[in-house]
Amino acid sequence: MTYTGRLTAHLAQATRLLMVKADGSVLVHSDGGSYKPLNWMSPPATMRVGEPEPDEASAGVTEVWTVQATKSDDTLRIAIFTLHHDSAHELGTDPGLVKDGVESDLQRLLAEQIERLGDGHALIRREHPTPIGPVDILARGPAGHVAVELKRRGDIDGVEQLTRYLDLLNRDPLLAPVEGVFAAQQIKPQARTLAEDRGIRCVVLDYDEMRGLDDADSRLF
Amino acid sequence: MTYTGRLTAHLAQATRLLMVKADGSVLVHSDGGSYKPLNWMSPPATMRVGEPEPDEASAGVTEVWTVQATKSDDTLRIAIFTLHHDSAHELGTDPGLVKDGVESDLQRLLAEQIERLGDGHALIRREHPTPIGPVDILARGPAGHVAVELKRRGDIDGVEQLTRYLDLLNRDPLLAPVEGVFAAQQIKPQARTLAEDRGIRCVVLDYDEMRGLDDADSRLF
DNA sequence: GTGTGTATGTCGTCA
DNA sequence: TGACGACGTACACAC
Repeated sequence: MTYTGRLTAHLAQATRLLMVKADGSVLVHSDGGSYKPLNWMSPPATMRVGEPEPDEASAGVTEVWTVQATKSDDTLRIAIFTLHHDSAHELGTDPGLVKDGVESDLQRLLAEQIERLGDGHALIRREHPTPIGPVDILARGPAGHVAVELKRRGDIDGVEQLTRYLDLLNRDPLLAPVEGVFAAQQIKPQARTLAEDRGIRCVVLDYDEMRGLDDADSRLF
Repeated sequence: MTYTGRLTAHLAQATRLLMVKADGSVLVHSDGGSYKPLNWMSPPATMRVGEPEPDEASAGVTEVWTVQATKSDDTLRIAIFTLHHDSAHELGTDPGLVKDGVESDLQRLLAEQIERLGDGHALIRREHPTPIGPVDILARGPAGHVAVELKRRGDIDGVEQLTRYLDLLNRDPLLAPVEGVFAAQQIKPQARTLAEDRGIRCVVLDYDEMRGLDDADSRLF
């Protein structure tokens, strides 16, 4: 099996599970690893079943699947030796997945519980727009404004992002001085070091606790 | 179907493809989307098939799969209504995937063809270590040292990364002045603007051409 | 459509 | 084992 596209990848002969979806995408799974296939073709694509080359046929290949991406020239070529099992099913359209507990939930909760940043904080707005993107939360603090960058996992990238926002916001005489707060469920040591080096405060958030408070609040009304 | 773990996700009743791997991982696929399942459990995990609750049974549920992660308390619960098809196969161990054309290949090629940075460049080392991570390529240029950050796709993150390295390297009197070069197969306009604003040179690399040269070189020996 | 930020990211590597 | 960066990242959303 060979994939040619953004890179080139080869896969030796073995027993595998092949999945062909309605949109032409093809997945090649082994009996381990996580949900990621060993090799695949993203939709939209078209699959063609053809004859093997003579040398392949003599090596035991019975058929060859050629999967061609519609938009790019990415190609996946699968040589079939033995078909252990084959089964086709019509699944129909799928209702979507409903998620809960992603960054937007965290943002909503922190906006409601803005005092987690410290005493004397008041929410100004979520998703405060700037030319380089929205600041997650803008608040008024005891000594000026506060810009909050929110992440589930606080990584060095988030600190860089917040730094860019702060540079910009502090040029606005109506807002300056603006303090930075890096809030996340978990903050990596390197990110914390960088943040504190730049005078950015780090706040670790407990999602379960915040959600608990939120539920309690809801019950009051 | 419900997943409880880092987040909570619910999936309505529909016809789907369920895959259970040898390591206990479970994938729930619809007949579209890319290779990512709608919902899944990562290995290691254990699956248990049990009876539905009475209210579920009266709604038509025939069995309930409970998938429990071994290391965390992530849980995936799948209510089965109808089994359209069931098939089990032993796949055995899998030979690995062989890739070609990833960043390490690009790095090796650029190290060999360091003159692509311009005349008068000489390689010092790849993966030059610094306290904040390795510099992809360090070279001697016509006017001091040159630090190269290498990406397949040149994004703003890469420029930030290189900037951090340059700040650090230029504090070393043995190395300063260090010029920055941002080399990638493709450089996003925003990344280019930021880089040039910071005096970082941008170099676009043609992988196919570089590989061609490499093959030609190999053939000489 | 392109750019930007998130992800139950996943996956390798290296301390 | 945990941090860190790459990924054929994929994916949603704003402009």
